[in-house]
Amino acid sequence: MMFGFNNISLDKKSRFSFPAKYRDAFVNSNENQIVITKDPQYPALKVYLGSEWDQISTKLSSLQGLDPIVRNLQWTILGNASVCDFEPNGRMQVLISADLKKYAQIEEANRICLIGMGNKFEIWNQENWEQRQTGG
Amino acid sequence: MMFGFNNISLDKKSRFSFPAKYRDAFVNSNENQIVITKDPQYPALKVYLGSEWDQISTKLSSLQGLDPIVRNLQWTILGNASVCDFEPNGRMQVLISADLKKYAQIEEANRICLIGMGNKFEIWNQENWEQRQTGG
DNA sequence: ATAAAAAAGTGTTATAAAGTGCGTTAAAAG
DNA sequence: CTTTTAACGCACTTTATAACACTTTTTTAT
Repeated sequence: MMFGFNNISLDKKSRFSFPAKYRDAFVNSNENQIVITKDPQYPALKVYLGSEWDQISTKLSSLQGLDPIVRNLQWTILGNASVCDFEPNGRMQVLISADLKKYAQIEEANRICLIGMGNKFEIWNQENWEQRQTGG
Repeated sequence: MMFGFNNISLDKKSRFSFPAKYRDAFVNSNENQIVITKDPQYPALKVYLGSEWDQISTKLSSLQGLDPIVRNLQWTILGNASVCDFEPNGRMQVLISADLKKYAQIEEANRICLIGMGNKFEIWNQENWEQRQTGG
């Protein structure tokens, strides 16, 4: 399980590294892929481990796409998912695509907030995160 | 499984290439055909792998054509399907016919949105896609 | 019906942009 | 002080796209 707040930097190519404190968790769960996608509720991103993503995406794909609400969720979550190869024993670096940056309003920023939520992470623009925390 | 948003260009002859990140998925599933057809609900196109298409089209063909709703679906989906040869190890290029372009309102545009939805893709005109995403 | 012209489709190459890998420096932790 | 981690910079590789040349099909005119 991975918890906690981290303020980390993006490099010029929009990559970031997961903090080293999460290494053991990644190694133990034997992950070699990370999936980043849009949060359907907020201007933020969700980061799933590959195995979690397989479950979520399978479930969501199987829902009836004729229902417009379902179709919208599929578009948002599946249609924006970016699958990244990931080396738990290496630098644990991943790239955030231009589209996802835009959605999370971190286009300009070279810093992001990475929030460990147990079995997934969230990525926020710093101001947005602070506003949420102060109930703003 | 193939996910994610891609803004890609059509060349002057209305061809596009699938992004290289999907190559492994195509090679592994051993596909050498792609089928493009109309989305029955929206002004968009659906792109199926050959093997998926075989299943879908078989199922749809077998439905009772006396029901007008079914008949309409058959016309839309089967009657507009464009089967393209496809080389997963090559350029992964396919052509979009004039009819399908018209249906998806991408006649003028030289850019399209290609949305990976797991086992299929959708193709959208950029403005239409953005409107859908923002609930417009 | 035939030849010429136009359009549609296919394949190749060149180049700029995007993405990747890795070494170095700076900062933080033990 | 030593070790670990995070950030940065640079070189290299891959990818996307536009431009071009060629072939096939369709249309037009005689």
